[in-house]
Amino acid sequence: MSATISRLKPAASVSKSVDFSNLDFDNCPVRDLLNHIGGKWSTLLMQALAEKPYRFGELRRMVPDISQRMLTQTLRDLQRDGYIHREVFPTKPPSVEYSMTPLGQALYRPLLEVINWALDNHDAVKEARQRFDAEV
Amino acid sequence: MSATISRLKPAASVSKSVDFSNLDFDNCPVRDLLNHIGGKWSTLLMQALAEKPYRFGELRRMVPDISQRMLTQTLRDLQRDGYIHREVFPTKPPSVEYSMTPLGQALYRPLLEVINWALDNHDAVKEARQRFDAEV
DNA sequence: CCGTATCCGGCTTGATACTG
DNA sequence: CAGTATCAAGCCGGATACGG
Repeated sequence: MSATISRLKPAASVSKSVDFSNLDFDNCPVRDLLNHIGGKWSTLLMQALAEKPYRFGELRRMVPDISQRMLTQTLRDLQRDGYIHREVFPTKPPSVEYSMTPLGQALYRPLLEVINWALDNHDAVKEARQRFDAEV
Repeated sequence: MSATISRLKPAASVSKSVDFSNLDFDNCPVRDLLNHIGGKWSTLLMQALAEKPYRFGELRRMVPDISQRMLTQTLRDLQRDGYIHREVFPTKPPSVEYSMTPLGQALYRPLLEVINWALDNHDAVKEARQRFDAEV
C-alpha cells in the first residue's frame, strides 16, 4: 500500500485528501460506508424511514420483494451503525417501530443529493450504456 | 409490488417522490446507481480520476491491492455508464488513458458530499457499532 | 503495457420452516 | 407480529496463465 493524492489542490478542489495507503474497509471510511448503503436494500429502507417511522410489517409491505430475513438483517445493520432506532412496544402481540436517528438524518441529507442525481440522470446513464453496448 | 410514499410532503421535504412500486434494478435509478458505485472499487477509482486523468498502470499502482481483473472490469463498468472516458494512444507499447466525462463529474459532485460526510462521521459510526456490539 | 480467459472459494441472498 | 435457524444457489472477487 502506498501513494497519496491530495484533495487540497491549489485551485478548484473543495475536498480534503484521498489516502490510498490504508484501504482496508476498517480504515477507509468511504469504503466502509458505501459498502453498507450500497447493499441491496439499505437505501430503500433509509428512504422509507426518512419520511416517518414505520413498523416491521409496514416496511415489509412497502417493499414486497424483500425477504423477512433480509429485512431483519438490513435493519439490524442500519441500527448497528447508528442510523436508525429500534423501539419495542410491549403490546400483545408486540410491535416494533423503526425510526431515523439524528445521525441517520444527517447522513440522509448528502445521500439525498445522490438519490436525486440518480433520478435526474438515469436516462443519460441508460443512453450511455446503449451506446457502449452497441459499438461492441 | 405496490405502495408509493410521497416525497413532496407539505413541510420540510425537498425531494421528489419515492416510488416503491417498480423496484427492479432496471426501473429504480437509485438502486441501479448505488449498486454500481457501491462496488468494492468504483468509488476509489472515481476519486482518483476526479483529480486528473490516469493511465491503467498508474491506477494499478495507486491501488495496489486491486487485481488486474477487477481494475479492468470496474473501469469498463464506469465507462459503460458514461462516467469515464477511455482513450487509447497508439504508442509502442500502447498506452490507455482514463478520464472523467462531464457526466462523471456531475455525479462526483453529490457523491463527494457523501464521501465527506463519511470522513467527518466515521468516528460516530464506529462508536455506535461498539455500543451496539457491547449490549448484545 | 494493457488487457482476456479460466477456474474456484466465499460471502451475500433467498426459500422455507419454525418460535415467543 | 416480529423475528430466528437452516440450507442451498448465485454472484463477486481473487489467482493464475496467456495474448495483442
